[in-house]
Amino acid sequence: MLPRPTDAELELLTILWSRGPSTVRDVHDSAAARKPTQYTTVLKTLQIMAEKGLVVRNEEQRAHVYEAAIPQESTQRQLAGDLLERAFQGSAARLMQGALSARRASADDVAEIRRMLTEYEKGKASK
Amino acid sequence: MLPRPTDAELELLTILWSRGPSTVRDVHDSAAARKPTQYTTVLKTLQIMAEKGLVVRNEEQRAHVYEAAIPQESTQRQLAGDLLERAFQGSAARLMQGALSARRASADDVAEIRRMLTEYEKGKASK
DNA sequence: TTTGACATACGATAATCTTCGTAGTAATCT
DNA sequence: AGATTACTACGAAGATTATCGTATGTCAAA
Repeated sequence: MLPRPTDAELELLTILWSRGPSTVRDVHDSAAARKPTQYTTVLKTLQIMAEKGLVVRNEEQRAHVYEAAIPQESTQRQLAGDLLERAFQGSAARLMQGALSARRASADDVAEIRRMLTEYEKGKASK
Repeated sequence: MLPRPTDAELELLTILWSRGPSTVRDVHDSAAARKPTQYTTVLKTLQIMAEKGLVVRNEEQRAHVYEAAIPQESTQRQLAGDLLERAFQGSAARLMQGALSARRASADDVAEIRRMLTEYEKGKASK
């Protein structure tokens, strides 16, 4: 199993998921827009992530192309499951409660959660 | 604001929340039941947590008594909110989806989540 | 009063995380 | 060609985590 990504790693993974395969330059540009960061910091982090297997590196071009090794949904499942166990003793209801109290959800958001629950009960929750 | 507790810290906080104010010996006994750990490791961790403000220490007795500095719900809100932003871009529905796909929920669990959502919409979601 | 059980304090280590500078190399421009 | 630009590789420093051993103090029982 892949290790749980660290904060910095998750930041870069998010960029890779939204951008698709990207060069270090691409990733850096996106990352720097959110938070001042040196190019080599992003480079080094991506190299470490490649060692861990979190990303896959294509070296065909001079500017290597990095890609997330696993889909966003898988990592989200891992992280949500991990927090669920460690902080909520497995209670999804409590997790939901924590999330909603941390960040106000609109009526639409709540409606979407309800839809999701219905889908889940149908056994077609995987999506 | 208090720092996000680390994995080891959260483990001890969970024990403190369930036990209430406890001595290092108490916490260690509980912790060791889950995972082999030296007494001094628990002691040191609690001391560091006291420095950070995560726990409060009462030194009246020879065996100091530690207590979680903030209620479990607050920390859960912090952790859920943090993950929500970092891994789910604020989408509570996605977080719910991730949690449910990571750990199968029973029909009762889902019903409880629904109840929780209803309470939330009433604006009485705090507790 | 000496010994043993039990406490805290503290230093130290190894691992990991995060960040960045420097070096070296390849491509491109003048 | 020579200078400039753009990459990767790598080392290293500083912070944080997690863990444990040792030193030291206190208290009660033998």
